[in-house]
Amino acid sequence: MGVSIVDVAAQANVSTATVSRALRGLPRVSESTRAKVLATAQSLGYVASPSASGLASGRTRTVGVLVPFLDRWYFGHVIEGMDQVLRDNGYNLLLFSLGGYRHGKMRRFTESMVRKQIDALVVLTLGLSAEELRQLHRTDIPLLSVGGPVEGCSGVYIDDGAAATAAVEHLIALGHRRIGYLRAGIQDEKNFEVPALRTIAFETALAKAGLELRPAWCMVGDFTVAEGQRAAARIFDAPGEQPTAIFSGSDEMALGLIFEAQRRGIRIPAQLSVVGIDDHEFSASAGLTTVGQKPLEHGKTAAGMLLAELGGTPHSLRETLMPFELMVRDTTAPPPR
Amino acid sequence: MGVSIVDVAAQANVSTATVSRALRGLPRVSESTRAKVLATAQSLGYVASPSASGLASGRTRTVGVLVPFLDRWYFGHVIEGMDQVLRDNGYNLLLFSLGGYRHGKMRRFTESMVRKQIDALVVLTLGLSAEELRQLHRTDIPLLSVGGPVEGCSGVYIDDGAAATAAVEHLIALGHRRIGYLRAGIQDEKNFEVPALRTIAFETALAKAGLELRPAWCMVGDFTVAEGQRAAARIFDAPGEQPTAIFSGSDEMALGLIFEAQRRGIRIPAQLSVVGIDDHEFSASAGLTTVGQKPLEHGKTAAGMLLAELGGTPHSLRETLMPFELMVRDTTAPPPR
DNA sequence: CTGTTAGCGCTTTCAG
DNA sequence: CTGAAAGCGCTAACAG
Repeated sequence: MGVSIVDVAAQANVSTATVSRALRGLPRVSESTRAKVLATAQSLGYVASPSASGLASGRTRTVGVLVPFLDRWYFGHVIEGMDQVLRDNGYNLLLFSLGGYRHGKMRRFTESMVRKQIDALVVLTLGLSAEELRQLHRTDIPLLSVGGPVEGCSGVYIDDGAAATAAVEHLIALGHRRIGYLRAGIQDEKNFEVPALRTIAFETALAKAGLELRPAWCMVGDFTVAEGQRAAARIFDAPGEQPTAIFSGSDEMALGLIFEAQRRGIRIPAQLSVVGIDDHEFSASAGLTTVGQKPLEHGKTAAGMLLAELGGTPHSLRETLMPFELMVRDTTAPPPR
Repeated sequence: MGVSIVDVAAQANVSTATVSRALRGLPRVSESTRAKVLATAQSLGYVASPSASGLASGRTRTVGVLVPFLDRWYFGHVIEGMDQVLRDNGYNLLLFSLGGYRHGKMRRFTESMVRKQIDALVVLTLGLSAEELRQLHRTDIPLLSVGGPVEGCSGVYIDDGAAATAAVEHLIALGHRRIGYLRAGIQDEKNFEVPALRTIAFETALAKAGLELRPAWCMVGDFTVAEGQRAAARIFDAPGEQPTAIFSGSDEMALGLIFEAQRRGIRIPAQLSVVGIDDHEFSASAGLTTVGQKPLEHGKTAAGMLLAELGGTPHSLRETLMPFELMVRDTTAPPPR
């Protein structure tokens, strides 16, 4: 049933080695031979068996993507971007989803899941334990993080500190002095730095402006709308003075906050300003002021670096800071007098 | 560097054939031998090479998932569910993203992308052309659709007609007689039936209640928030009488509509009721009344059937209707008098 | 520029 | 229950 390389070779009156070279675009094949091989391969509908070439060459032309879960705006876009450039270059994308660290028990990611299956691994915005990192490094395939820094490997992401600073300074410039914070934290991943970076930036910006950081205005959520809503409720329910503005560590939480504010009749931005980070696909429609990033580009950039590295250009993997941009929309305004 | 099956065989004083059998749990291996093999494999950190076993057996233990794009709530959850059960059974998930048909030019999905790489293919909510279907069937690997029916292959999805009917009848039961419709359509995919099924159900339910279908209240969008918002704006801007309720073919569009209504000061549900389909993760927080479905379960179910089929139980792939449920929340109420 | 020849690491008859 | 041996389909030296 399957037409193999020998069929093509026979049909084209050349050796299998020549067919292999011709089809892979290697040098040392005359143009006429190459054309002939290409034509007969085409006419026979020949496609090389990935298993066979993988076994023979030791390369699988597949990159693995390790992701905590898929139902998150950022992840979907990064993967989409990676898949686009990977596939355009004849590479496959093998997905490893951990099924969520939110459930507390992160499925064990073992070196064996990866072994001999992929030529490179991308770790999506996710902290790995020291032990896991050690294992991964031991496989000695290129390793790259996307979405945040991971110690011991290069990464593609925005400067989270600077982005958070931009958000908070926008609020301060507007005249806000009572600023709250929805912190996007993830319990199980102590290692993962993005939340911490944003938090530090928030605190620094506040301190620089001589503003007070009130614990009652700072709540932690897990990046999701539902958690944003819950965290917002806790702030709104707190006795005493309310903040006039809230910075949310993710747009999804900011949206949850907005929903909760609406439910309570709190008017945004008249009574309360909100700024997020991400530019989630819902944000423009919701009119949410945010610091936007472009995960699709993160994915493309990461894939490009990986391809270069695998293509034989060493040291193609480098720390890469992607751009971000403050997008002022309708949820921020000067504080009420 | 790599420890291979011969190392294990040597170490355990058995043949490679026995190692292979023992490790794969095949019968005809004594328990003592199996234990010994398992132990030495473990101690050597042996993992079989997928390329080699794929080449030798003709099976890759990988299932492909063809998806139009990833940044959609439904897709992410389905994939997550599939990946969970697939991986628990030693299967891998290879992702093929078409990069979106919304851009008009769907990247050509050729049989060659699939060939010899996967043991089965899942097509996610996506219409394929007759030609593409023919090609896929020719590869003779099991084919399964998820999210909607695809002619010529079994599928896992909800009864879209019944779900839409439930939504509309809820509106009618509330007393609404002027009902609008945000149609979730996809231009490039004439073949894909889900939008049509929902539309027919909408029209039928209206007719059954003796209600008028006004073109000015029916707008088409592409499933996204942004489009929902645009479509809603078109309805709101239309001269003449406004609907008192709107049924949206997807929660994402319903949310867009809600954002637009808010922007214009239209009060929901006092002035306008809204009901969607999906139970998107944002819907509960937004208080959106909707007909919920559980894509994670769709994915698990699909993967289970595939595994059974690949495991040697023929005819495991069958048309499977998944449950849905009307979830009444805060966006529906009787029409204003 | 092209052909020969070994494998790559496993699975799978077929014997025993 | 276990072993020997023949490939699976391709790539990668090495010749020529």
